[in-house]
Amino acid sequence: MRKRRLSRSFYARDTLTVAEELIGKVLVHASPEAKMAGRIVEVEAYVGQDDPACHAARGRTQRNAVMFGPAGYSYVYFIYGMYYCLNVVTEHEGFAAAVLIRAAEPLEGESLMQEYSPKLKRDKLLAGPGRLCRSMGITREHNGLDLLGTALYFEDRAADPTQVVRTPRIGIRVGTRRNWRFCDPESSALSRPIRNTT
DNA sequence: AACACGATCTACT
DNA sequence: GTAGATCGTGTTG
Repeated sequence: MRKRRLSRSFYARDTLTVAEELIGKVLVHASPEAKMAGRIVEVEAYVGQDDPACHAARGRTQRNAVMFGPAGYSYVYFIYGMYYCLNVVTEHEGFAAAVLIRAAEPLEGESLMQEYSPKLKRDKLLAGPGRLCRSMGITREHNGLDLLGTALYFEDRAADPTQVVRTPRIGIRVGTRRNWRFCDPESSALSRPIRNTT
């Protein structure tokens, strides 16, 4: 199977396009422990300061600074006192936008994922942004990494085209009218079902 | 210095 | 279905 790392130009585009095309791509974390990889099945777009649900909606802060930088970098934030969430920065420098990686299917390094999340079955290991980071060992140390580097990156392992459906975003109280959540409807590893996305 | 809350998840009823 | 965990961050005083 051919493996092609996603380039800077992939990320430096309209955020909704990047989000849709990330479905079916592969997230790789080459940690000192083991190489871990998962096929992405669910993402959400957060687009600029006019998107009320975007962390950058109220301007630049220390936390969201990387979102204002160039495309192709990781934005990892800490939430609810115990979880991390992984985003990829899109668009161009000065425009704050990113795609939240919400769920994936384990492809490599599943035994280490199981160690990080002992209570989860295979389908749930990467099903949710907090679980995904915990199971793949992604923490605040991974904030601001160049996705063209060696530790954290994305690949196209083009097999078959993936179908994509759109729904409202999850877990936010504003901006829910926009269908900016993108899912592979055939996946059994989604964070929530596609219908009834309360 | 103090405070309110969040792009979540788990356990329990 | 819902409450509780748990703390960094941004805002307010």
